[in-house]
Amino acid sequence: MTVDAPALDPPGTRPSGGRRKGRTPSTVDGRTVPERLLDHARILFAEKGFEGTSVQDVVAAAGVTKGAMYHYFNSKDDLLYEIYGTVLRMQMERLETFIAQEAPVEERLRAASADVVVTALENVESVAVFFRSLHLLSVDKQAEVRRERRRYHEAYRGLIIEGQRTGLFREDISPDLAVDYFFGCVHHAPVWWHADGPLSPGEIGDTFSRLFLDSLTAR
Amino acid sequence: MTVDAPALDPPGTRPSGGRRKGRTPSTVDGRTVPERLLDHARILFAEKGFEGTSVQDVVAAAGVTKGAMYHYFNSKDDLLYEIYGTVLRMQMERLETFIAQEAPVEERLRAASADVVVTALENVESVAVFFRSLHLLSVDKQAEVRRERRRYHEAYRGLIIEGQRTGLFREDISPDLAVDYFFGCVHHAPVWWHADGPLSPGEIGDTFSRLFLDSLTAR
Amino acid sequence: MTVDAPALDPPGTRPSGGRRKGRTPSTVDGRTVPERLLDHARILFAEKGFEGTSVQDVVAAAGVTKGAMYHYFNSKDDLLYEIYGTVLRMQMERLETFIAQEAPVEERLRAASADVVVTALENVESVAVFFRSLHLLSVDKQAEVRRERRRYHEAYRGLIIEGQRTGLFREDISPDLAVDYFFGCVHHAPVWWHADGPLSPGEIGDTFSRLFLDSLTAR
Amino acid sequence: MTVDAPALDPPGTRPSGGRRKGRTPSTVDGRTVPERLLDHARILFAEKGFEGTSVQDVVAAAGVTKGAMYHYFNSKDDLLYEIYGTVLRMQMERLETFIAQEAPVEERLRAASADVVVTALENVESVAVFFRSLHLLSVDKQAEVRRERRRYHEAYRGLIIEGQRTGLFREDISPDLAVDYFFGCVHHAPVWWHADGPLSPGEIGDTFSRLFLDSLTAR
DNA sequence: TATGAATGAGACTTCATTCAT
DNA sequence: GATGAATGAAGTCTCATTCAT
Repeated sequence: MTVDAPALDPPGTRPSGGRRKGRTPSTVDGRTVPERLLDHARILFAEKGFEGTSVQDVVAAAGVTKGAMYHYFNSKDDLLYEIYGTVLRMQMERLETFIAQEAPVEERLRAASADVVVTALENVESVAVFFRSLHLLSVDKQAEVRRERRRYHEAYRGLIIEGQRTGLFREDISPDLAVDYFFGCVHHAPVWWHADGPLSPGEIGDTFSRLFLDSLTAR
Repeated sequence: MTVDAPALDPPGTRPSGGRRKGRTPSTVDGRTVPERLLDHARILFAEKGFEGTSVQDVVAAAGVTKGAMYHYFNSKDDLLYEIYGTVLRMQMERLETFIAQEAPVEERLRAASADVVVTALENVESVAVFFRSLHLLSVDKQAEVRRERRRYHEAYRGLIIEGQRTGLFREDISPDLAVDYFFGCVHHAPVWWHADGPLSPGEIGDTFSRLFLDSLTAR
Repeated sequence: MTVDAPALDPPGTRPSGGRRKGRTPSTVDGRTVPERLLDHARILFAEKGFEGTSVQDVVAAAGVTKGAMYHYFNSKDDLLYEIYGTVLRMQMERLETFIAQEAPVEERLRAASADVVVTALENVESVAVFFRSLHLLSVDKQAEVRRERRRYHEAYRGLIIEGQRTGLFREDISPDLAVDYFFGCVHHAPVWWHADGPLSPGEIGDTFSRLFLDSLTAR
Repeated sequence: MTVDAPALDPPGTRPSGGRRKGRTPSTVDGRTVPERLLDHARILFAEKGFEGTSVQDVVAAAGVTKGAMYHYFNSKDDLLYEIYGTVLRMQMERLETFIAQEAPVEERLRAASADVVVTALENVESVAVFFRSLHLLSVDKQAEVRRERRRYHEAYRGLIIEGQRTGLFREDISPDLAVDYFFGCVHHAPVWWHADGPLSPGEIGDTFSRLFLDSLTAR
């Protein structure tokens, strides 16, 4: 990954379809060097912040050298970028599954909304890092990440529009604003939620999606 | 603030009930040196992030020297801490006003909710910096800030509990979780909102408070 | 000198006409920190090359810390740039003195030519560094240095043109090419000359200027 | 060149009188891997400097991998060393041809002098790299290169001495110094000359050799 | 009050080279 | 013959903070 990838693709994790030449990549417990680097980077960034974590911290945690890291990633930025990408891709895929289901739009929106809360909390580190540190990325990478997020926003908005067209949801609310309203509680959750607290991701997902759906169907 | 203040009090802005010896603090346009420092720090922190802004950047923008800054503030941290304090105090004061009003709890909560959206957007820089950079403060200062925010949370929660007790609001929702639900959209707004976009703070405040109240009174 | 100076002016050596505030700059044998840095940088760059000399080498030789160096210079580049500037300014001043003298053009050109050889050899380190390392400067600084050198070239060329106009020098040679011909031997001298060799700068200056003048007045 | 060659001999270009086992070296357009590496190294070193060019840059330009480069060359230094060798050998051969001609010494010196200017400009990249980067070579290789250059210097000097002995050239000039005088303009030409400028190598060679010969025959 | 010189630790990154395959 | 993963040392620069004046 010496060249900036256009897509959000974690290096070293691709199927690598083909001949393997040169020294065999080292693995620990079946995890490759770039995988281990991303794992530890995610944890450390969430713990101490992106700026508070040095490259040295990351490579020490992953048990490799700095040189190895720069063999797989162009920069410290790149680690952040890949972490974002992983979450973004996963959430997009899940959303598309919910959208495509056979069910009333109300039910599909409720399920998708609960699910995004759950996955945000199950990846609470990545999401926390995301909103704290996006502004530290290079301009190019910020733009790429925003583009991905925009696509997600629009897919989700489609459900709301569908609900309004079919008369299920109120129409006095801009669909865009409704999306921003709901994703506020999703993206802000990492600020107050703790894994060892009393509430499970599932419970929170239920509550938040219910509150949101009830406000859309009010009146 | 050479001496650690117990409360979040901006130095140089106090009624100045004390030592007034030696030279009068220099002012420009009636603004004192610490005021100018905080102003420019807030703008720069929002623009380039707390870590991306050097002390040199701040003092250059404010037209003073580093020595002057360290005369009024103990550290770069202190600037951030004071910026938080200003917003927190203001929002707390406004919330208390709404709580104390003579009106049905539904109306007081709706007004307070719309208002906090408006003031968050009118101080969009401070709020953005807040959630991006809180983790960069020293542990002590983080604790102090969280304490303040907790007091705010509890005051706001009081309105919800009052509404539930009087039968106005549904009771199947934990008041704490309801607060976190609503403040998600408030605190996340700086991520997507722009001052030169189509929606005014007032419009957004109306929409968000309506959606929230409708979900509380649903069923 | 936090801001790139438009002119080639060694920082910390300016008359500094005015109030002196803050800590007094430290000096050793009456030499300020930036002066010492430039002195040792020049010697080290000539000895080990610009790339072969680390910033650490320079500050250690000058007896200061890296931080101090970056207080006075923006970059390692800047050191090189200032070294060039010192030589360029000195040579330009000397050339202008020779041009302004009351004497036949033949005599003024001979004297100026001998002198530039002598000063090049007396500053053999700076000149050697100049031609080895100019390409390592930032594009902007390269352009500035070239501009200065161009001015020097044109001033010197003026003497040749004057000699051609008055019939003293042959006219079948382009003045520009004659300048490049002569400055070849000047700028190349640092490659082969050694201070402890048999020939003094003065002897070499005499020989080279004589050869050059004889070829201009030939036929 | 896995074994240190005593002479400056480009590897992979030898008549290949030896081991021809295993796979045939891959060629592109009839050029072997080491030839392609040297070609691109020369161009890149001239463009961005020896230090500014990484081994990765060179192998990427040549379309091979780092491993392949280290199969043919011991080090990055080696690339530079071979580039020098090519030019030095060629110029020595040409000089010997001119020396051996049947013609008056004045004519042979003029022809040799014009020719060395032309070949220096036709190999402007190599010559520029030579004088910029010689000091970056290992001490051993520097000594070897200097030895080669010394042989060239002495051969050329022989022509001047011959001219002085036969009474054609003035005798008040040290032959060594005369050589250094003339090779100044030769070696410095890459600093100011551009292939797309108004003057051809031939025109410059004529002018420079004429000026030099005229100064030797003056009086 | 205010200056700005000086510190010193640490950050990110580059790169020639080695080596198992 | 050739690959490319991995190393490890060094390099340039930034920056919050201190302190003599």
